[in-house]
Amino acid sequence: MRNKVSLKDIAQKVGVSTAAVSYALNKGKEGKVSDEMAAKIRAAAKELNYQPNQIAKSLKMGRTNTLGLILADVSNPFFSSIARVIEDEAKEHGYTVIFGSSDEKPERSWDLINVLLNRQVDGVIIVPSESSEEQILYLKEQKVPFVLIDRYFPEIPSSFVALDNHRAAYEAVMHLARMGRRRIGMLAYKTNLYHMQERKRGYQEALLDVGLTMSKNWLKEVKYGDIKNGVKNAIDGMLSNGEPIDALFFATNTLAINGLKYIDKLKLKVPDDLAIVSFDEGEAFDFYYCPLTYVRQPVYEIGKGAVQLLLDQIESSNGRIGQIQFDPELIIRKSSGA
Amino acid sequence: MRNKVSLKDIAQKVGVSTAAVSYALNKGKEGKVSDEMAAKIRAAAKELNYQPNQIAKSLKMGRTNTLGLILADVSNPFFSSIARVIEDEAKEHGYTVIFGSSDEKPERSWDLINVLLNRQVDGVIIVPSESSEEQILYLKEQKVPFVLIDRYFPEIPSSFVALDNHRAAYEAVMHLARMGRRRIGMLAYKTNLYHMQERKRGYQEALLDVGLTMSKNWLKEVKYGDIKNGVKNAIDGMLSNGEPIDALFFATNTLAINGLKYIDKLKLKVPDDLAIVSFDEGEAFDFYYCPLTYVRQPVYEIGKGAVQLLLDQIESSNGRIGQIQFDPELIIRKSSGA
DNA sequence: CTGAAAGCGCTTACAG
DNA sequence: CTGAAAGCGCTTACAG
Repeated sequence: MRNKVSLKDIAQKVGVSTAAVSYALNKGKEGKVSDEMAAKIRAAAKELNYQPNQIAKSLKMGRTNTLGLILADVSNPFFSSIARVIEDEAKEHGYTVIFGSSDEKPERSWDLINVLLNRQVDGVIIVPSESSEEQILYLKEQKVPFVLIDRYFPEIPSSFVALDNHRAAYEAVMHLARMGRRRIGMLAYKTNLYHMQERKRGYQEALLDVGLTMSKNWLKEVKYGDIKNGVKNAIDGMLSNGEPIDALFFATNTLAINGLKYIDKLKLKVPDDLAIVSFDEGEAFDFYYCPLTYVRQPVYEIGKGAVQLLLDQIESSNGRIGQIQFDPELIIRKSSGA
Repeated sequence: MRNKVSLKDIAQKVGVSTAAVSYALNKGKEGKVSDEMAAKIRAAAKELNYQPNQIAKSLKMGRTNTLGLILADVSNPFFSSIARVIEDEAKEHGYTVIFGSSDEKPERSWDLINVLLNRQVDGVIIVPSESSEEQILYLKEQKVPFVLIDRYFPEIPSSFVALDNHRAAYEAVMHLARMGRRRIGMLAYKTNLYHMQERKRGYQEALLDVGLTMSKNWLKEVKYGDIKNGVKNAIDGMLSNGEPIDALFFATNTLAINGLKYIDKLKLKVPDDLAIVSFDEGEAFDFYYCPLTYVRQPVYEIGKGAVQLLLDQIESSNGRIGQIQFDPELIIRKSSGA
């Protein structure tokens, strides 16, 4: 099959040792072999179309120049955009990326971690799923370089790059209050993950600061596994009873898409009947009749930051922790009633 | 760092050779070691939390259980959906996937191919970019198992899984004609890639069969690198002159998104002023005021088929070529004037 | 400046 | 049933 030509073949052809060939072909070992011999070797290598076997190199060197990437789901546009940035940034530094989707399931992410470590990735970038704390602790214990993105566990010191989610939600809700809304709802995921807790906290704090008392059914949570139905029931709940919401903050891209579809079905008009603020942009919103106000996340900076933090750890190998938290940016358009 | 424990450690602990450990830990070598010794070894392996080094295994075995995946762009929803299917299907068979985006640039895809081959992937799935024929020929020459998806080169016999693009376009245009449209335009990419040629051919053939003579500026092509402007100019061209189009067929997801935005800006009403048929579904269309008629591609089947064809080649290693062509499905909704 | 040798962590004929 | 040995394709002290 392929890759028939190895160092040995070149060595034989030129009549030197494989060591000499290795020296001649690798940068930084100039002194080890005479210039003319090096030229001869390089010529032979080119002639034979020599391609180094990275697997052998990796085994010897103890590093693979490979990064692992564990996302919640590659097919989600938010994550695939980040994946693209990470890919480009990694390539820039001579790294390749192996990816996998956890589907928000801790078992799957355990699986992926094991696969990636067995493949000796030099480090890993993870969007951690709920209840994956032990996995993160394991990585620390094993001294595997890693950085968390989008979410992290505040009680576990580690590198991460994330948004200031509390502030994001706080500002979103404050903005709605400033627009005159008094019954502001929030639709979130049912999860203990910190980013979601922070978004909920930001929502509640904003209501408090603005002197609004939250009704029990203004804040609803839906399960990741049952989005469509969950969203429908949640919104029904927010609209029933004595205090139907007049504004709704979506904690997530996907929640917004599903929620808006249902709101349209109910024939509610945005922003007149219901003011809206969403999380993240997305092609999906481009055709919505009312331009959406949303919390912008700096996807490019997140991906780039994650790779840099990771390479830093890998190359310094001193376990240095780096944490990047971005400020949210509220993009104000018509849907919030401005 | 990590992975401190190797076969040797277990061998020492139990007091046997590494060979015995290898036999005990690998399936299918039952006879090689006594049951009680095997049990002892497995217990020790568990106790030491032994994780096999796949790199070493790969070097020895000549296979890595890794698949390479070259997409045009992971952040494009069509491709990221396929990536997800491929990931899942590969995992199902014990394979891991390394991916990269070519950005439709042959240099980038050459790069990726070299990186992937140096990493000894067992095979590769490629969305080939324009002018990448020599790359495909190289893969054949090197006997690297590969399968092309979405596009292929008809003059180069190879495995692929794709849509019957001619038929897809033909049916889309026929449908528009049947809806009474007489001046049907098509917006395509400017590329020699076969899938696009076929879509154009299908368009032209349908017009012919239905007795419509195509005006020069009904079929427009835009460059991948200049989509936004290109789309604008193309549509302007189709609408000017004596014979403005009354229907438009978009050859691609992305073209449709950009085109529809511009059409909205022009205040043209779909389908009254302009009937529309697009390619592929996508969240982006969910909020469009007029439900779109589109050509559906079986993303799941494409991804799954590609992996199966590839594993078939890898495992049989007889260079068997497999070609899968799916029939398009036209999903008819309001935008085509039905 | 040059090469012989050891070794990265595995697997697998081969001989007992 | 068991183990010593070779080897996958590299790199790098080490001795000349």
